[in-house]
Amino acid sequence: MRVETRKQEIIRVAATLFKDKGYSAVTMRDLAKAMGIKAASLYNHINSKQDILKDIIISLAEEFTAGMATIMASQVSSLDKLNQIIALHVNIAGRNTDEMASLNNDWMHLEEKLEYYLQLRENYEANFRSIIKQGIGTKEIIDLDPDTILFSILSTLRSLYLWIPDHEDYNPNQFAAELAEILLHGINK
Amino acid sequence: MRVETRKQEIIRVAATLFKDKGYSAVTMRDLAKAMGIKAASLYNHINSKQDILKDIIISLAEEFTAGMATIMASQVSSLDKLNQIIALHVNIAGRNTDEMASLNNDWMHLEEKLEYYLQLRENYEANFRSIIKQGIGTKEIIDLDPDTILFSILSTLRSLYLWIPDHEDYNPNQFAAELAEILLHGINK
DNA sequence: GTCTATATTTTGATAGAC
DNA sequence: GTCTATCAAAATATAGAC
Repeated sequence: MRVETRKQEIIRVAATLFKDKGYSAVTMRDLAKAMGIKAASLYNHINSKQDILKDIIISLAEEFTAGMATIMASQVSSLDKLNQIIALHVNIAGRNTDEMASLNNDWMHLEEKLEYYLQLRENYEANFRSIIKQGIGTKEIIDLDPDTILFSILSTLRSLYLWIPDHEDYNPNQFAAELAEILLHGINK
Repeated sequence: MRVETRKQEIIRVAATLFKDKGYSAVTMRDLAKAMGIKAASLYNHINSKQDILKDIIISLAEEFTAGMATIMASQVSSLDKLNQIIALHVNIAGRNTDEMASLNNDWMHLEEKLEYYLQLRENYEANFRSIIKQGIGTKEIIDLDPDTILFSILSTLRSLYLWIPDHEDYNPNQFAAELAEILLHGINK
């Protein structure tokens, strides 16, 4: 069975603090206090504050990249691909609400891994955009600016980490379906 | 004609820095360098770093509150009220792209004015939610969870400050109309 | 209105004992 | 694995000269 190492515990607790105040406003002493130890003791498990941020963000970004690769390879309609993307975000955000805050709000504080992160994000958005364009081509999607459509959907998906913790009783599959209904078919009756 | 005071200039420049790195990661020395003066000189115009953040956020939050009050008072359908809300966000975000970043990402660093800000936000969302519920009641809006609908639309509107600077050639009215099409009527053809 | 100089706190991180 | 003690740098802010 999976046992959480001390390092993993530190990263998990750090993510909860980063979510509330952001990376820059959380001190190593804050993190130590939340762990019930002294700040110096943290360094027996992690190399630096920066390394914690890197672990949180890069692992999540790579999970999104892997999920998108699977979706791109699937032989389904553009609309079904968008449904899969929505489910991907609901799934990952549901399992990593705290970490998603860092991915969304603190990526600019990455140092060595900043370029790599930006590459992953650019690639992800390019794939997303190509699906929308294909959908417009096949007349599955209305012929509006693909960037505006991408922006609108992605903005909502990126905010999922804020919605999910306030609705612990939600069913991920049902929620993803409801969200797809709103995002793809609109709210006007 | 309107002349910008030194204090207003400092707040404006601070907002551009806050947008890129967040309130906590911007130092008074960063701000001074961007202004072309020494950090100590800033204090001849402003009381504290915190006061700058307060000025940025509270004035914006009050502008949204005032806009919502006008919309609530108008005698139009729920769908038209939603259209007005979308236009309100496009309008304010278009004129305050940098400041919107602080409103969205740094409100938790407010000190004395935090409670007041939270009140304004809670009130704004309550009004927004009541419009959605009314629209569901009059069958203008599909009968899905009002909170999910609110979350979806508001997430996109809150991200407008990121979209607008990359599309300087956009026409606010046309963009608001296109956004309303996507948000209210969906993208599925 | 801006400067130099400085006070005071806080920060990330290391050394070495236990 | 955690502690105490400590360092060096960086932070917000003030005092007083010009």
